[in-house]
Amino acid sequence: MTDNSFDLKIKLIHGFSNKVRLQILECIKEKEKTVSQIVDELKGNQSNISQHLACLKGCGIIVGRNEGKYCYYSLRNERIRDLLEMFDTVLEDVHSDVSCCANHID
Amino acid sequence: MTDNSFDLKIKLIHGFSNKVRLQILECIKEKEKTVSQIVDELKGNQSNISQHLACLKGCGIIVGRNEGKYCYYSLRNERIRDLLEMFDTVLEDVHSDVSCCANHID
DNA sequence: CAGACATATTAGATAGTGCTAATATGATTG
DNA sequence: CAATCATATTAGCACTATCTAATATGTCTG
Repeated sequence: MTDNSFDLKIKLIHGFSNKVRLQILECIKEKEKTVSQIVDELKGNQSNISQHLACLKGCGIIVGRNEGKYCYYSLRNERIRDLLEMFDTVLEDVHSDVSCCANHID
Repeated sequence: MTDNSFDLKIKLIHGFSNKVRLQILECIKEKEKTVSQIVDELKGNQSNISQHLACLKGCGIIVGRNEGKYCYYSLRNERIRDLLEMFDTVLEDVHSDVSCCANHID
């Protein structure tokens, strides 16, 4: 694996590693939604959600589709959904052991 | 999914979302290694590597096995390996699109 | 048991992330 | 075409993560 694709891998994973982003992904997992639908459902801040959507898009995790003044976001493809489900599977294994690790390092 | 297990999920994913940690995982993917072997192979700082190992352990991604003065680390189980491989698969899809997104948000 | 070796922990500096509030852009509608 | 609505962008602050250097802990070996 080249340095560059290694960095891309980190960027991809980083996309998943934030609560709001993960909530967005859960929110649009089954069907595409507009930004304001997402903002409503998550009871979030429009600016904040919009930034996270830009990040997810930049990371290749989601795609946006413009329709008039609306923008619909959805998972990029089935593999992203698989990955999300894989996280849950792995989590079941790990469950009891993750409880420490208060931040990245400690 | 409960709030708590959602937080655990983020913690788990966070474990993967750092260059050094991902390098450690690649390094021990095939077989367990001691801390000093890892430090040598990655040409890293002992303290730094040790901290990242503690994090990976805390996140349930790896396990440590003490043998005298040595400590051997390895992937926690096969599913972690599967997940690492899944990242590569997804990355192939995404490859060209991840290039923007300089940091999490932008 | 003193010194060497392997690893872990702590502290502090620096860098990177994520939030809110304000503002900009671009499309629609009366 | 002015007002409104949906979304994006920017700026600045607060918080968190990461690094290095120093030090502590625990184990082995002569």
